[in-house]
Amino acid sequence: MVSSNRGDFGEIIRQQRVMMSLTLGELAKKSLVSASHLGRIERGERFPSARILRRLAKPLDFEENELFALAGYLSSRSLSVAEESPAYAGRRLDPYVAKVLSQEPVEVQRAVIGILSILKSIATSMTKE
Amino acid sequence: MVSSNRGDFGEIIRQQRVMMSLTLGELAKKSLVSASHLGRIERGERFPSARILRRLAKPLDFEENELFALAGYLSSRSLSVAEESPAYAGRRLDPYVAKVLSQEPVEVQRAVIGILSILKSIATSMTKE
DNA sequence: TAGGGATTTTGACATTTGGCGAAAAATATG
DNA sequence: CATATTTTTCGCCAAATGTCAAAATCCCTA
Repeated sequence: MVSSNRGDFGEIIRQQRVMMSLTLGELAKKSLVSASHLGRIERGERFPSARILRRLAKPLDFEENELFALAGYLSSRSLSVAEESPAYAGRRLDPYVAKVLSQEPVEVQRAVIGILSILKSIATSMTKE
Repeated sequence: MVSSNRGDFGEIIRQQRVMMSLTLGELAKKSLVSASHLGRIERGERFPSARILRRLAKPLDFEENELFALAGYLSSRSLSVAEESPAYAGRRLDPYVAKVLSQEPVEVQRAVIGILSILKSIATSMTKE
């Protein structure tokens, strides 16, 4: 899992921006990166240079090296979050997912799991018919 | 782009290469970066992208982080990788939640985060009224 | 449903990056 | 010295980045 897919990276950025309830324009202002460029990055048409990446870290509440690792610029070995997520049953928890969830109170985290189980049962019953 | 560090950076690279007694050609081979490009980087005519920088780290016996910091891509604060505390905004990821989620494929994990952000925006709009 | 502001996307363009091959400069070797 | 051989620098080109302005979309409310 050296370099995550570049398309995925844009998705992560967009999700994080939405999570912080920022518009492209607002993020542009905070990060000093043009909104149009940000938009292209989010939908995977452009890939941010290290310079741009660094400007994005703070407004999006990422550690710099975290963001660099997500972008595939740094090997995730140098990322603290990666170590922190243990591998259960052969699978592993995505570092970004871990980060986002851990920002929520535990009740919310549990609720998310509840919703997931509901969705799974819905999906199961749908494929049966 | 007259960042005085940039010229210095090339010097550092050159010094390190000489230190390892490598020619441009040899370093090019080891790093998979063309010798001409390396030459320009060393004398400050070009500035290496993160991709190139990463290829240079190992042959020149630098830590990736270190090299990125030298290039000004990472603030030197990020160099101290001693931060093994996850502690995102003072919160932790519930172990049970981590366990359940990590049993799902990453796409599903990401989707869960997406749903969470939707719910948060719903909650926000509800409290507004 | 039309108008108007905010937000996002697209088009056009300048700048930078990086590779290839040849010229130039060093460095050996006879 | 003369000349191979290696090493560095230069010229040129293709691809990627990033910005500004205009166009398209979305979201309201009258």
